[in-house]
Amino acid sequence: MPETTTPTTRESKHQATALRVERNAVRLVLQHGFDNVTVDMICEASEISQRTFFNYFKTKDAAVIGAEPPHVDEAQARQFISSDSDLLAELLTLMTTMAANLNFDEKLLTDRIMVFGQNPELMHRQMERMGRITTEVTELVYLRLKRAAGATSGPTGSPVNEPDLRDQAELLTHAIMGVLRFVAMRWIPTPDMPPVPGASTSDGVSATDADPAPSREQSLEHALSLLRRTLRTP
Amino acid sequence: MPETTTPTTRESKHQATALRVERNAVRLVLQHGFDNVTVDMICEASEISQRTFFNYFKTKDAAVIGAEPPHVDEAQARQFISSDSDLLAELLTLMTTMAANLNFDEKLLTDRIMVFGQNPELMHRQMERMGRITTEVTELVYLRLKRAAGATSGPTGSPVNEPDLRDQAELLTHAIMGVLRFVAMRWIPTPDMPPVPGASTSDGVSATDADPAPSREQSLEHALSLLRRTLRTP
DNA sequence: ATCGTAAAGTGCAGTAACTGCAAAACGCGG
DNA sequence: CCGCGTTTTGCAGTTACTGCACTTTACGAT
Repeated sequence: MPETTTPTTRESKHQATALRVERNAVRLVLQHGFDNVTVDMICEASEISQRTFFNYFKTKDAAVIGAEPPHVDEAQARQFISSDSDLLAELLTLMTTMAANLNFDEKLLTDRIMVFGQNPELMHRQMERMGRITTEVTELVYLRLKRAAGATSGPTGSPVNEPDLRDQAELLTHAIMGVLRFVAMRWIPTPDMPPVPGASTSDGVSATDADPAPSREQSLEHALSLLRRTLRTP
Repeated sequence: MPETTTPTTRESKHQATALRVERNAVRLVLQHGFDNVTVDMICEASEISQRTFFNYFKTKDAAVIGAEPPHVDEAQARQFISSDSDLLAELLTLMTTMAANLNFDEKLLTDRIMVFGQNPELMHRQMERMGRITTEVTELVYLRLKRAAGATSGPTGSPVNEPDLRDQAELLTHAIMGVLRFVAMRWIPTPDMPPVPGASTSDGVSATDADPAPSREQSLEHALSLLRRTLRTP
């Protein structure tokens, strides 16, 4: 190998390795199924030792669904708080954006979605990871509710029950998490594709360059309209 | 032990053993924490071999959160479909009832709730197990929605979009799962807040014989009123 | 360019969850 | 009491994951 060791800084090298491992993990799982892929296989493909793998990722799952925890964008959060239009819609887009942001690589994102289709338990882990920032999101919702309540009632009088507003925010957040689940399910291509290992079909490279982005946005729009209609007639 | 061989039939013995293991598992986890309890410890306490343990329970988690999957009561389902009052409320009570039904033992139920308080990941597993019957519940909601739609529009004309109704039902189910999460969280005595005011001993052993049942119902009522208020003013 | 140091990578040994297999123990009907 | 099917068990093996000690590497200071 004529190339000397890459002159990259430590951090970028770390990131590169992490990305490489994640890609290999997702690829292998798509090929053979989650249970048939060992950590050692991922390590060999990624040219790192098993011990290093567990330095990068806390669990095998983490490498497949992604290591970085989701986080809320500052600007987006501020805008969300001070907005006054459809709360549910904005909350939902806020969270879907979060999910998409930590999968900046489109190929990796679509592949992960496919993995989720074949391994429902991983989907649940992902949603659980999302749930970890429930408190953050709840805080945002609370701030917005509080602001809105203060704006309508005026500075003078009607006592807005603070704890109730907190509860309301938390309830809303949990409910929207459920809706997010629903939307995420729509992103999965088709659950009736048997993940037969060594299948006769091509190795899955071709299917990814369809247009999934509009499909994702469409399904989100659909869910929103459905949600509005559902809530309008209880 | 000079005990004569238990005159129980095979099945009841099996059930008895399962219950005994579950109780020991929950007790040990409450005492030492989930990660500090090995399967072997549960086995020794329950006087079975490790291999038998895994014949009874698929995983270690299963013994702690309960083996039997939740299922919908026939009569209750029928009543739900043909009812016309508050859909969200009835759906929520339906699911909470399910959760409570598979914990017929009150002590075991409260202990499990405490375990969930100390081990959030187990709570998520439990909710995931709940999610497994999402399709069933969705079907119920769909049937109710369809019936209601048919009743209002009359047999003659307006075309009720079937797939849309299905989507609506699924969306609703997912959302209510989120609300269920919220309610379940309220059941947890959470951060060192004993269920009974005045008992400052807090050794964790005795606090269980308080009256948590009304508390559970109260929190459900609270959540419902919150939900109604939230949805009324979006 | 070289060197010292701290961080990153690695090997190894160990723990614990879980599985398959075959033998042993047991319950149940005859 | 006896055969027979089910349950339980021991045992060996796989795999995820961890702690520890050691080597390698990157990077700043000289």
